[in-house]
Amino acid sequence: MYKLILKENNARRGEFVTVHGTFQTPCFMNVGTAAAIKGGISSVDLQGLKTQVELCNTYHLHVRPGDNIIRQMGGLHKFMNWDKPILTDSGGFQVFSLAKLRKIKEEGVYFNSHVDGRRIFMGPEESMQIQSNLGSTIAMAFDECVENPAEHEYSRRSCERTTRWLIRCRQEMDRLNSLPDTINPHQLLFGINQGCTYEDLRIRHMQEIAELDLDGYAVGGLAVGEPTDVMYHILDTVVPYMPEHKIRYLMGVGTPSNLIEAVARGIDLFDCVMPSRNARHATIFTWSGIMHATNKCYETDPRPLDPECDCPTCRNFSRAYIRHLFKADEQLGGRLAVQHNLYFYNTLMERIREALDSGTFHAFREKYSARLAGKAE
RNA sequence: GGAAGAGUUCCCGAGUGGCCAAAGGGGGCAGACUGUAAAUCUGUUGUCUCUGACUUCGGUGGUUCGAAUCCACCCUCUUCCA
Repeated sequence: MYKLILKENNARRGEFVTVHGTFQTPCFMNVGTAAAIKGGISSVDLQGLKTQVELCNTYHLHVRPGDNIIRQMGGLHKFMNWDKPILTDSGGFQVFSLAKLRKIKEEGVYFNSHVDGRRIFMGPEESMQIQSNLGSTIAMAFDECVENPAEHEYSRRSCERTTRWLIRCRQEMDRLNSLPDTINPHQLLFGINQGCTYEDLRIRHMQEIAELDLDGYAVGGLAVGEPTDVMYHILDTVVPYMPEHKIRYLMGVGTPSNLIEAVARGIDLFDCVMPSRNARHATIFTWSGIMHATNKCYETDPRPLDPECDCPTCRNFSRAYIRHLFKADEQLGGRLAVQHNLYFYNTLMERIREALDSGTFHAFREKYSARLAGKAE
């Protein structure tokens, strides 16, 4: 359940109460697609990184090890030893990202497994059943994430189908939650807004799904190739149609600057692979901007990655050492960098919340929105 | 002492007369990455007064309009025979 605490213009400070605990918003969820944060970060590590919510993926866990296995092991929380909230993505994004391996029909989507090529069918019911077996805190509706650019006509039909799928998702989830042996009978369901970059489709679709009184609402299908200002424009367009007293989730976004700008537009919840993926590729987010840890200028730099950071990595290791680890292909380099980037993102959200609490979010945005997108000193 | 083979741009290695500043790896340098088919991908990597010029393929000399490529001698290394 979402509780709106205060607003500064469109930006919202709130909290979300679940059976796995309460998390403060605005919040960035840390992505562990296959029940693990890539780069070698465990649930124990996350406790020192200010992680509030972990995100896992329905499709990936269905393919391997199999949601039945995870159910047998007592559910995802027990399986990966994480007792705080978990949001599972529905597999809808894989409809987009595995485009060459799938076929979309009214009943659902036929995939060829990216692991062994075997044919997999996933529709709204299957997605809900898998997420129920995983026992996540929050399940996402099974949607079609439309590519950009897409024809208006195709986007309209896709949106209509996504709405029909959402209704099926909700019916199936209600059924699953009422079964006697369900892992998490309080599993929540978020709906997903689509509509490509078309204002009329975005608004109409949002109005339709808002009527279903779901536990939360997400904006999907953004940051898939469109220019950033187009993404912001779509947010400006659709957010006014999102229910005021439901949590608002912008899926798959984004850069530190994107997060600040989206909070300013009324978004509460985020997830993105960027901090972890970029860290593994040696790109580091700092309070003065972005740096590449492998650059020659850090060869003998004794400073921590970010002098303003007190994460486990920055408390203990130098830029010179981390550059060396990357150069030497030591896995520790990626691990330390991921720890830092996740801590940075989680701290960024914390500071956004503090700014909202003290009524200084506007000033915070002015100070950091552009700076965090630039190159580090 | 004799025989055979080899020496290529930072490294490995392809190239046997012009389309070669020289394939392909590696390494170096730089960049990308947005609900993770990503510990991945891209660019670049002789010098310069840079749509051209110059220097480079163990050394020196030669053949040729033209040589990393052919010839002679020299140097170094590897293997085999004594």
